[in-house]
Amino acid sequence: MSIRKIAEMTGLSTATVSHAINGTRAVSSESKQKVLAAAAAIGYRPNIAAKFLRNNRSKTVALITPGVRPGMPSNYFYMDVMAGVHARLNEDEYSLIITTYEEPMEESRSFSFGVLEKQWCDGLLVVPNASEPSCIEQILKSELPYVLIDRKIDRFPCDYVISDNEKGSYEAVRLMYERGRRRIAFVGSQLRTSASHDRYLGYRRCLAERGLPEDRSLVLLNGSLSIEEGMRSGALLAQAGADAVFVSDNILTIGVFRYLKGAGRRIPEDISLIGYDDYEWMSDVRPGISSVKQRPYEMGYRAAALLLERLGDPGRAEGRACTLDTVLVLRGSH
Amino acid sequence: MSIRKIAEMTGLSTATVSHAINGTRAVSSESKQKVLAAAAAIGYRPNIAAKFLRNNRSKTVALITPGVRPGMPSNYFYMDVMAGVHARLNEDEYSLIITTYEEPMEESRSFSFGVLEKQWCDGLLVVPNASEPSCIEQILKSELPYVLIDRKIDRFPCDYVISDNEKGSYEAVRLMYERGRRRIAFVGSQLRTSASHDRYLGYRRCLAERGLPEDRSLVLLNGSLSIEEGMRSGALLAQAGADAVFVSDNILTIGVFRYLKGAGRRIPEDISLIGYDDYEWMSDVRPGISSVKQRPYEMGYRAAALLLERLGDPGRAEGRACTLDTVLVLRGSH
DNA sequence: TTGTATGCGTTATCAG
DNA sequence: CTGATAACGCATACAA
Repeated sequence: MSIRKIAEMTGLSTATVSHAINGTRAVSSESKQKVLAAAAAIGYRPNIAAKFLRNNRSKTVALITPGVRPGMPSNYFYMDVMAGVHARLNEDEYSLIITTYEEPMEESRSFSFGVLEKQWCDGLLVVPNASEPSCIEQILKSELPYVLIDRKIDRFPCDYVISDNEKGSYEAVRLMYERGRRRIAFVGSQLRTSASHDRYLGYRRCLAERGLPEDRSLVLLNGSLSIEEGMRSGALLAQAGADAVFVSDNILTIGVFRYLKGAGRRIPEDISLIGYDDYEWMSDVRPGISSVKQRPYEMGYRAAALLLERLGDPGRAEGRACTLDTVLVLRGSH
Repeated sequence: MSIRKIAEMTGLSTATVSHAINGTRAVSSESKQKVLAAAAAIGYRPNIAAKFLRNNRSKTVALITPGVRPGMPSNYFYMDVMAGVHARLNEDEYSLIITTYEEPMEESRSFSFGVLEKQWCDGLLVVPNASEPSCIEQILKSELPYVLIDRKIDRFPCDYVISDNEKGSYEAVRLMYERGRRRIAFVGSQLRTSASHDRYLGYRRCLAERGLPEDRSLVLLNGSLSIEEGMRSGALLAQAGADAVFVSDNILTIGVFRYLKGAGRRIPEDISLIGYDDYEWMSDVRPGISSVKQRPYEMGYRAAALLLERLGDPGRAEGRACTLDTVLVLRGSH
């Protein structure tokens, strides 16, 4: 099942066999025929480990993202990202290794990626866990080319692909302002990633531009992203007299919506709502939930493309960014 | 950055260094100290490709599933499966390679898995595409140990982990029967996988046991799984005078629900509905959608466990099955 | 157009 | 307790 076996069968040398298979130097068509026939006969498949050992390239890329937690409403955003990554890698016949980490990180466990330690891959696609500095250290230590996804890290320049969260958030808040809302609440996660940070910035920019005061009681930054937390936030902001709420996370959106409905608030008459991320079911609740739609598939696809470019041209400079526009999807809740 | 480098640094042989690192034979504590120190100093990481070449084990497993299609409501079921797989593999420090295929298969493209051709992995976890026989051929040809997930294939005995779809389906239909429904429709996909087949069987068994006639106009088997198809099915079964509908797919469930609501049918008064798979949003529509809940995370976890067992004991016989119970989640629609 | 020989990093065998 | 060395499968520099 090796190149040597084929060499024996055909009476050629391993060099000729190798070249015949890879088309890497001229081989008489006669020899080529023989080699291909023999290869087919024994079902030859190149051993990628040997190739890797020899060339230092595995044609494999790792994707590192926050994971799904059992029993929790999963964050399917990264599934769509993965689909995009996979699609792009496929075009160049790269394999995809997946590693996920728990978020928030368990205290007890240091941030370690088996994949990195094993030196499998040619490059890395990473949704960085910004609350854990060692994440970045690990990545840098691996000395592999990498592209960040969904979250950038300002401290150093590198390739990344993110959504224009600031703008998406701004537009959502502006829309509610234009509909006459003046006590607009913000529900989000703690500002540990550029994504959540930028969404908060967009909210604040809109308030500032319109001359609205910042009311701390209308800003709710949750430590964990769960439906329960979302419901709690819904209760708090209702109490604080909000007449609109922008929720910058999809799971919290469910919670806030559920609370408001359960408490008998009319949406959008009593309080208007815009959420984050776009799912089909948002059309099926009453009212439909307007939301800021990201394009996760594109995000993954573009990130993979960027990484492949870099793998093809190692000398290329870092720091190329790609910021994807969001789309405000209007249903009935705003 | 290799074992040899460490050997030079410490003045020991590569053999000793290797054993010191892996604890595979006795090494004086003094030597061990030196080796570990040197390793840390240069940031040594074992080269897995070399290991693989030597041992024929990569500690890597591939998961092959239907993929997410861009712009389509994704099937997130397999995301949860993947989470379970990942969790179990992690426990044994295995890496996970992901490959997806399009379903339904493009005609033009033969069923090929780069992963298999490259001989990356020690074993395979596969959601088989039953409509494409070459899928199985490919798997067999790879001669790797494998475990099927979500769908079994009766033709040959092998390890698999599936849901008890027949029973889940049966219970759903029975519930609607007990609520007095007599014209119960079935909406599903074409019977190309054991999963969809078994769901249909459960439906038929219930009808048969209760002495209900089988009405062909109440059975809708869709070629593609989309919301539009689901809506079309909804229209057809309403026309056919169904007073209940069991939908055996999560995406079709959205479509059927959307149609019925749009057409002004009261659920469950005019027509009752039970869907498949369980998502949070099913609680937020009105009425909440009752559904047959599978346990995808468990499914992945168990499948990975089975595979690891087999990798640890190659002589072990095939044919161990694991069938997971479903749970009927009652909301308001039944 | 073809062949020979070397080395990639690791482990295991054998011999000290 | 330690060391020398072969072998895993492949690609390539060099030689013919």
